[in-house]
Amino acid sequence: MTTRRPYHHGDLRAALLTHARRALEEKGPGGLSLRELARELGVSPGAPSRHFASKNALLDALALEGFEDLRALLAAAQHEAGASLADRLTALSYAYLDFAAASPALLDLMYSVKYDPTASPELAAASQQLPAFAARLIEDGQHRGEVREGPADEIGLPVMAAIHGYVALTVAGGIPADIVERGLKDTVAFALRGCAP
Amino acid sequence: MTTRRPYHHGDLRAALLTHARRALEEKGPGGLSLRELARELGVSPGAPSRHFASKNALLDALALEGFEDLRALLAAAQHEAGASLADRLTALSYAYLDFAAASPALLDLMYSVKYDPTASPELAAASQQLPAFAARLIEDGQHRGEVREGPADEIGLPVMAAIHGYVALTVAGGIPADIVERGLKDTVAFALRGCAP
DNA sequence: ACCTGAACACCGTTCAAGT
DNA sequence: ACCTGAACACCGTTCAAGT
Repeated sequence: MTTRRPYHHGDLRAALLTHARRALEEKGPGGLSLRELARELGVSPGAPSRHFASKNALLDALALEGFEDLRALLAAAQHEAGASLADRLTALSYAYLDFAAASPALLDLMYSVKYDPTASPELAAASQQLPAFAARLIEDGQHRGEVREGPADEIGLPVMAAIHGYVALTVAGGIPADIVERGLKDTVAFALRGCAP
Repeated sequence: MTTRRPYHHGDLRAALLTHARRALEEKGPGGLSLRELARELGVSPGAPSRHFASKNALLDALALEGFEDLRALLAAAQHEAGASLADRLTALSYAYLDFAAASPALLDLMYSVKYDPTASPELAAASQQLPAFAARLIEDGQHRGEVREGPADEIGLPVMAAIHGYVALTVAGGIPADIVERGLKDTVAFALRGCAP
């Protein structure tokens, strides 16, 4: 009457993603091991390959998940916030920094150079979502008279670059820990100044 | 009368760094292999460990080299350029983008999350050089009356964040290739606007 | 001081075979 | 359809021994 592991895991794919995300944050993409994941899930070393063709494919899937989470987070911040551009940009920035603080390795992975030419086109598309998001933000600001005239993408791109750049620098240790929040506020204020009519 | 490899390589450390840098750009940090480097240099598998305690230590040394190269490049751009803030910021931005285009994987490595707690303090210091650089740029601009009053680091940090962020997005494929230069110009113009008195 | 060469404990990936 | 289990060709790292 031994309770044996069922032959089928149930949802190995989802379990792999969950465990991989934790491993990524703890040990980085280099330290993440498919065999170790398989061991944790009580499954044979070759089992993951049925769901992800390679370690790189698993990392790509993680990055894609990250982009989806980030998009949801940024969208939520937009709706919660007050209607003014300042409020919305502030909410967006904090949401972005929170995401980065919670999942630094994932953010790093999302915006890292891809060496695998097999990388999915969905991932490439997802990594270009930030500029589009910024353009919509700016358009709204223009309708409200808070942003100067001009192409929305031309104004939005630098805004997003500033926020992304600041968060990226923070995650990489380029900003001393004690001035992180101060710097974010400065960056948002600077961006608002650049948008002003 | 066989010409044998000399027992000592001569300058294995430097040779490892050179070959590692090429391998990094071709295959990424995960694809870089110490054993393969040793093979290329006609040296035994254990030889690299005399010069770099681990693969991570070699990557850290590469990143440090990258920061030195970047600093030299940015400094040179400052001196070559005309004296106006617009010229200097433009020159700096192009120099930064050129560096990123020539060594995308290296830039990625320089600003990637470090998982090794053994990471050198020099590397940590080097990754914080950008804000200091920006502050000096802004101070000069203030003396010339091209930049509004205020703490130079408070103004300089967002400027550097915008340029770094734009370059980082470009390297990661977040900016469509055909609008890369246009976007850089927009970002510089936006930054100048944020600095204006 | 610097490197060899063998050993150790791992990897990712593949694939016939099992359920 | 999904997984096993063994095999293959690699890794990084360590360390006695050689020069």
